[in-house]
Amino acid sequence: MVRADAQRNINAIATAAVDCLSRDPDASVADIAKAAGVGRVTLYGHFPSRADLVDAAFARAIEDGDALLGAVDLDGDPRAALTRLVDASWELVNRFRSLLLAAQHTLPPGRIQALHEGPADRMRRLLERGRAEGVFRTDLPTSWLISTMQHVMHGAADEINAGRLDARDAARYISTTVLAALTPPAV
Amino acid sequence: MVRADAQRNINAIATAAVDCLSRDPDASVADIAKAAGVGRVTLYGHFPSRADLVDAAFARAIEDGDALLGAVDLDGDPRAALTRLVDASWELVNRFRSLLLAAQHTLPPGRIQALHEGPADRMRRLLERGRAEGVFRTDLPTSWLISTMQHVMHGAADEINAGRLDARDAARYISTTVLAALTPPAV
DNA sequence: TCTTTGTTGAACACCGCTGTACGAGTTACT
DNA sequence: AGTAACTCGTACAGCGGTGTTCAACAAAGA
Repeated sequence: MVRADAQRNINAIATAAVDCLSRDPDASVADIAKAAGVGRVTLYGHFPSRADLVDAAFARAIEDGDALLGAVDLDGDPRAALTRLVDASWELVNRFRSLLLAAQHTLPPGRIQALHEGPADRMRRLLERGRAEGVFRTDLPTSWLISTMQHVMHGAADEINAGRLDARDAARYISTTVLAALTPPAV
Repeated sequence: MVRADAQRNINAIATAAVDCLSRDPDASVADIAKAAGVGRVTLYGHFPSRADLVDAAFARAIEDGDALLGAVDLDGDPRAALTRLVDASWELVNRFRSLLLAAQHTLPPGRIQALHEGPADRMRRLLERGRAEGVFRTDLPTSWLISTMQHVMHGAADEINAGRLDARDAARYISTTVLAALTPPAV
C-alpha cells in the first residue's frame, strides 16, 4: 500500500527537481532534497539514482508543457497558427532551458527525443497542413524544419542568458525568423 | 630562457587538448597529458589550471579556423558569398562542437564571445554589404541574424550526433535554411 | 491500538577529479 | 663540461559529488 504521505513527498520532490534543475543544471541531489523539504535519504527511497530523478523532472516538464501547448488554436491560416504555436513553445523552451541541459548529459541518448514526441507531433501536423496548402516549403524534410525551429529557440535562450538579447524582443525575432525559414523559396 | 624542448611540449599539449576536448568535452587533464605524450605534472608546469588549458585549446581552434575562413572568397553576389562562408563555417562548427561545450562550462562568461570576434566580424561585414545591396533583410538586427546562423549550425551538429541527420545533407540544409532566413520578407 | 510504511540525520565508503610536493633523472643551451 | 631548464612517476591532500547503512523515531491506516 502506498501511503498518501509518501505520494505527496514524491510529488514535492519532482516539483523541486524541476525547479532546481531549471535554475542550475548541475544541482545536486542534496540541493533538490532540501528544496523539497525532505531528507536526502527519503529522496533516494523514491528515486534510486540521480538519473531517475532527472528523468522524472524532465518528463513532468514535458507533460505540463504539452498541456499548455494543447490549448493553442492551430486552425486557420497556417502562418498565423504557427506563430501562435512558436510563441507558446518559446515560453516553455526559455523556462526549461537549463533543465534540458541537465537531461542532455544525464539521460541516455534518445530518451529526450522520445519524451518530446508529443509536442513534436503537434508541430509536425501543423507543418504538414501548411505544406499541403502551399504555404510552407517542401524542399526540406519536416524533421529538419522542426529541429531548426527548436534550435533557433534554444539559441535565443542562450543569447538572453549571455545578456546579448533583450528577452522582450525574443518572441518577435524568433517567429519572424522561423516563418522566413519556412517560406517556399521564390522561383 | 625558454628551451625549444619546452616549447615543443607546450605545443603538443595544446594540440592534444584541442583533440581530446573535440571528442569529449569532459576530458580530464590526465587524458590530455597522456594524449600529448607528457606527464601530468609537466602539463601543470605550463598550464596552471584546467581552465587555462581549455582557454588555450579554444583560442587555438579559433585561430586556426579563422585562418581557413580567411581563404574564402567574399566578393561577388552576397548570397553566393554567404553560402561559401556558411559552408566553411559549418565545417569548423561541426569539428569543434564538443570543444565549444567544454569552453562553455569552463571559461568565464564573455570569453567565448571575445574570442569569436574575428570570425563574427567577417560575417558581419558580408551581411552588411548584402543589406546595403538590398539582398538581405534589414528588419532584424545583424547580431540576431549572426547568432541565428551560429545556432542553426550548432543544432545541425546536434542532430548529426544524435543520428537523426545524415552528415552529407547538413551543409545543403544549413545554407538553404540560412539564406531563407536572411531573405527580405515579401511585401 | 498496533503494525506497516515512511522519514530522519549522521556516518561511511567510494569515486574521479584537481592541484601540489618531492626527489631523481634527463636534456638543451653556452 | 657545467648549469639551468625541464621532465618524470609516485604519492599525497582536498574537494564535492553519489549511493548505502543504521538505529531511532513518526505517522498513516486497518
